[in-house]
Amino acid sequence: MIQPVLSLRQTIADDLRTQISTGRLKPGERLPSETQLASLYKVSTPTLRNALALLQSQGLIEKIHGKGNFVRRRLHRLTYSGGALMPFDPAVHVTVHTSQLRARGALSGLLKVPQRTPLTEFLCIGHEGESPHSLARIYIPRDLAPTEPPWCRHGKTEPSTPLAEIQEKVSARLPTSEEASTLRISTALAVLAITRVSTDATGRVVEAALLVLPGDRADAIFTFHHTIDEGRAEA
Amino acid sequence: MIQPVLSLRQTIADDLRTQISTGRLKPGERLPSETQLASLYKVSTPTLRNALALLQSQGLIEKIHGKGNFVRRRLHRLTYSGGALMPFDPAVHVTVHTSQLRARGALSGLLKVPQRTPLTEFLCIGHEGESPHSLARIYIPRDLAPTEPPWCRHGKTEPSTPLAEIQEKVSARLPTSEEASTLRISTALAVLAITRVSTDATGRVVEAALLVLPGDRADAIFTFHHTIDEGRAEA
DNA sequence: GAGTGGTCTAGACCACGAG
DNA sequence: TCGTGGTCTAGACCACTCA
Repeated sequence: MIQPVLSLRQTIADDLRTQISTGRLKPGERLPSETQLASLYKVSTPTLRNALALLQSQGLIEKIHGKGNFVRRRLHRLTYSGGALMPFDPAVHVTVHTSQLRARGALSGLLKVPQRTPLTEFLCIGHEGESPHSLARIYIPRDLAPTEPPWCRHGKTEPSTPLAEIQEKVSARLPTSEEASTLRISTALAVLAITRVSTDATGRVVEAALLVLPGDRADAIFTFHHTIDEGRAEA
Repeated sequence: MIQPVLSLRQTIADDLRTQISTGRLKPGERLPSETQLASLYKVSTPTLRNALALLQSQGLIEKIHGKGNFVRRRLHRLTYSGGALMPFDPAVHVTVHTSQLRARGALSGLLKVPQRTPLTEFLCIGHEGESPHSLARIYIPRDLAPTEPPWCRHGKTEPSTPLAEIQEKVSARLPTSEEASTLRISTALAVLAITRVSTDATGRVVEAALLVLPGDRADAIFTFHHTIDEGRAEA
């Protein structure tokens, strides 16, 4: 049509974005229906939905099927640091589901145990108010596992066995559709995936944790002090 | 139509994905045109394009306007560790652009210097063969800056001044359109963004580095040894 | 059942790349 | 100029939510 420089969906997304950031659309508020917005901007519904998809992938709105589109509430920004999430907010609560299973495929490689080794899984979901904001799957060899989740990544960490090494692999990817629905985010919103493997002094893996954090409200910080260096200077 | 369990675009994307992973479609190969694929799968072109967008966001194909869709070449997986990218591949070369500028906005906060402090910027782009695979912007206060890029994140790191602390903030996000075109990736493919701030013994920030790595071919690894612990156990 | 978002269609027209 | 992908339209029909 007449938008060589900026696509319609970009223009509409920009307009809605400023309406959100200036507060004309408030957090938690419902947007007009897609049909209404489409006629308001004089575009077809697919184009309007395309614009909303942009905002969704930036974490600005939340689409709920059958209900509407909502301005996403601005939650506290989470920081993963030193094996725990900060700030340790009292408003945050974590639900934990414990289950027993046996090592399979990649999991046995991660824990360095044979296939079918008995494991305990802790599935942890962190909530801030209504909104889920973090997801963790923690695997522990069953003979090491307490019945209580050991230190489910919120608050201080106090492992029962002396650890020799903790390795954390951080990667960026899009969430699986399962993760997206659990965290109530778009499948187009990048997540930070952290795989943490803890090893004791004997070289045995005592815990593997898979964390998934929404990229728009979490990051990870690692600090190295040079006075007690090492563990870095290899190539 | 008849896909209540799996959408058409998912089905098509899955089919093409297996064709790629089984090698029926080879790396670098051009896919049939979207019109051809649409009639092949008996769907409309928007639906087919939707399927391709899924593959693109997973880094499996590359869309080139006016030319076609191509199976993305599988490059070596990069690992960011200890301030450098590994493996240190001889096939990788880095182009560096040096420029002089003055601290502004977030940059002055990052380096803890006043606004308009003279800085040197090193813009580094790592290539493997034809394909760019990493992007870094390194900022150094000009009075500390050598004329040569100090240690441009490939290979060993040998800072000239004794460092006291290195802090690395890792986050996951979608690339800016500028980053996406530089790295030749989709704007829907998540990237790993690493902000590294190096401080010397006096507390002065001697370097700030902003790294952007495609999420499908890079991750970061951090290792902590417990024998020389500390720097972790705070909450 | 009324209203919402989710998926899909069958086209039209524009912009880019190569000969 | 021709073939490619990029954007957009104006609908249709399905799935979900809530009264």
